[in-house]
Amino acid sequence: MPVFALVDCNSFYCSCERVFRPGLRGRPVVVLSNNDGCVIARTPEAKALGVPMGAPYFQWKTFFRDRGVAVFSSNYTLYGDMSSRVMRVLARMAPALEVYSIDEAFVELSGMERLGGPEAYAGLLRAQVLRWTGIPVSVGVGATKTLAKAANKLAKSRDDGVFSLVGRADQDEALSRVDVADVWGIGPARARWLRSVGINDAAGLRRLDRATARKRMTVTGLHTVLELSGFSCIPMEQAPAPKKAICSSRAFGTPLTRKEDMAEALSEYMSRAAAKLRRQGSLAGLAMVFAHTNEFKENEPQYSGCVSRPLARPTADTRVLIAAALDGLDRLWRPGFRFKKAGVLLTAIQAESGRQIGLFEEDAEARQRRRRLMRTLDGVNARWGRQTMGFASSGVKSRSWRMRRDLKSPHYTTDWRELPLVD
DNA sequence: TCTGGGGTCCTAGGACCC
DNA sequence: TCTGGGGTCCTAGGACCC
Repeated sequence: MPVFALVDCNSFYCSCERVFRPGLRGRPVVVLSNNDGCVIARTPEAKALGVPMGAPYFQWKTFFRDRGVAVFSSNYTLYGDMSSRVMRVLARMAPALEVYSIDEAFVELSGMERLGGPEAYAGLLRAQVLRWTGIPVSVGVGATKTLAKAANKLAKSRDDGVFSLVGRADQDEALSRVDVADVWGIGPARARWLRSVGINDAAGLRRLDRATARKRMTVTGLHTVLELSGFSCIPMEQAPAPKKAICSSRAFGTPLTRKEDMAEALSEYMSRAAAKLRRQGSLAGLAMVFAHTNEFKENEPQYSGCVSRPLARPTADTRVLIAAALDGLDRLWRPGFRFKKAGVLLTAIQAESGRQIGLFEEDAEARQRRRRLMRTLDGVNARWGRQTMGFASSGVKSRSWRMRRDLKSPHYTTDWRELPLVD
């Protein structure tokens, strides 16, 4: 019998900020999205004040000030580094680890009987992560991934931060305390339908007739029902699968009206996407660019465009990809609009190794030179920071479209100049 | 002034093939 | 009443995840 645990960092982004600001313990903290747009992470204290997920900052600013809520711009460099520290602790302690997102991981806990059973071991994991990283986590244990997820929901409200559904007689009672909308795989649309037929919690969902589940919620919904019943349908993934699409997009700090600015923004987004593409050892066959105005402003003229450029041969060369993006921009651009957001998308992705060489391929030496140049670029930026070496088409200074991050904490763990100081 | 960003999977329907 | 019967590939859209 397999046993899965889901380890989930509590209010992860907020917890990262708290590690370096211990004075914020027990106080409400929120973290904002890019451009300080809306709330994307809240501590329980902030939730208790009634701050919803996605709350627009400009509407809540006064409330936060009056109630003493600590507010941070998102600092993904910090969160990414803290995440990898948490994952390293888990990898040391568990036989199999699947990093599921920046703040969650599945762990295989089969065969932990010697160590006092999965629940006791889950408690050990939790204590070790807290001691070595300062990040509090909750651990849910179950016979399937979906059950582990549900157990994790229940663990969140416990002081010891651990809950196991394995081998307990009152499993049905426990599952009846998990809202159906909180079940992994059940989004707003399915929750609405389930409630309309009188299913409101996880215990009810697992009693749903399987043919009906298949018909109304496709095979993925059927898997959810089976997993809740203890039949494992979703295995552990050992290595992360290479991405089939790579996207880089951003809302602008201020609306953008000049084509030169859009060209700079798209160049920079494409540089980032190309670096991601190379990091996973892939080539892209199709580049897309898109841009749109602010749909919230109903009295302004609206435009939304998307242009795709097939690449003559699959590539990961930033120069070629930027050229494709700028070429796409020529088709995409419409003067007289205030653009709010733009981005690039790379698709038709294939592995660089084992690639079919095309009939009109450049020679091996040219390919080598191309690869060496990109490797040097990536190497310099890995060593000295992401913005060290780039392309002139991305602009150099005073990029008016850059995003706003007025409340960002320092890069405590990834920049020598911003290390935390101890008095 | 001000409302995130980055993914995956499934299905239906159309184009095209023999 | 009835209009062949399979396939495959691609795309758009929807639903879901964090």
